[in-house]
Amino acid sequence: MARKPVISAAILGLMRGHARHAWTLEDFRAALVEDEVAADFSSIFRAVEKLVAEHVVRKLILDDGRTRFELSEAHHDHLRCTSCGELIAVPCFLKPADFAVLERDAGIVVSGHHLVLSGLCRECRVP
Amino acid sequence: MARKPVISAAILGLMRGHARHAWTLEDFRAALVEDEVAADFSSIFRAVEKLVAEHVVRKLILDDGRTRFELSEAHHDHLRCTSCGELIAVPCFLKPADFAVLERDAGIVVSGHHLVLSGLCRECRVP
DNA sequence: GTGGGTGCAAAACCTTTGCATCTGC
DNA sequence: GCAGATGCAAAGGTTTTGCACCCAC
Repeated sequence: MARKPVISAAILGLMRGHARHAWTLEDFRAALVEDEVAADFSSIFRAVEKLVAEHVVRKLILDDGRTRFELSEAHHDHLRCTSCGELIAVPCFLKPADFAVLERDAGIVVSGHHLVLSGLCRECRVP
Repeated sequence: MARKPVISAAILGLMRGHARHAWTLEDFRAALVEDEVAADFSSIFRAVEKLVAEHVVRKLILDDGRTRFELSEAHHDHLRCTSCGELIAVPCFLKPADFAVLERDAGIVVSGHHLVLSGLCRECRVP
């Protein structure tokens, strides 16, 4: 090692310790400021970029055009809450059989997917 | 009317006449140049923006951070071909029952979705 | 000294807006 | 003349890069 990757460590700490699971660069910066870790966008960018290259973090691009990052955990899909705007992780319910039908009918080969639902999260849902 | 919306018409013509079904602003500009319709990005942008407001065209944001537009036709999902990079429309195979299970298990309410598959399109698939 | 990590500034990229101009009624 | 469409230029927002500096070994 040359110099301790303070920012990378702080970012991983944030991602592992917060309820939020999808972070923009701005989210990181704001949270780091709160933790009194002043960091430049470029440093955050490069730290996250490295984590992505190491497959520790995964890149997401959604409908607001801002890049988000989440921990590379087990596959899951997402719900964008139309009320509070949050991005929530939801378990994946797609089955290989679903793809098999599509592959047969459309002549394609499916190797992965990302499903983004829109609707209401648990908190915004009226009981 | 005040002035004929040349660009809007040209854009609709392109979208209805080409195999490509998801267009970036740059795609529009390049195609218009080929048709000898020189148009500025701002004009294209405003023309498409208007079509979106009229619900003739739908806005898409995918994993490369560029805004794309497609005709507002029946709902479908997409395949991003990992070989040629094209974005292909594929029929939707999700069923209400799938969402019902998710709503019960995750406590959310689903009102819409967008599924992006990755894999090989019909052309890139090795027979 | 060397190899990475960081900060600062600026470039790059794409989208969006302001303003003047032009067209067709 | 008016309303809407277009072109040009420039602003905006975010991501990305260049370069100098700094720290730990």
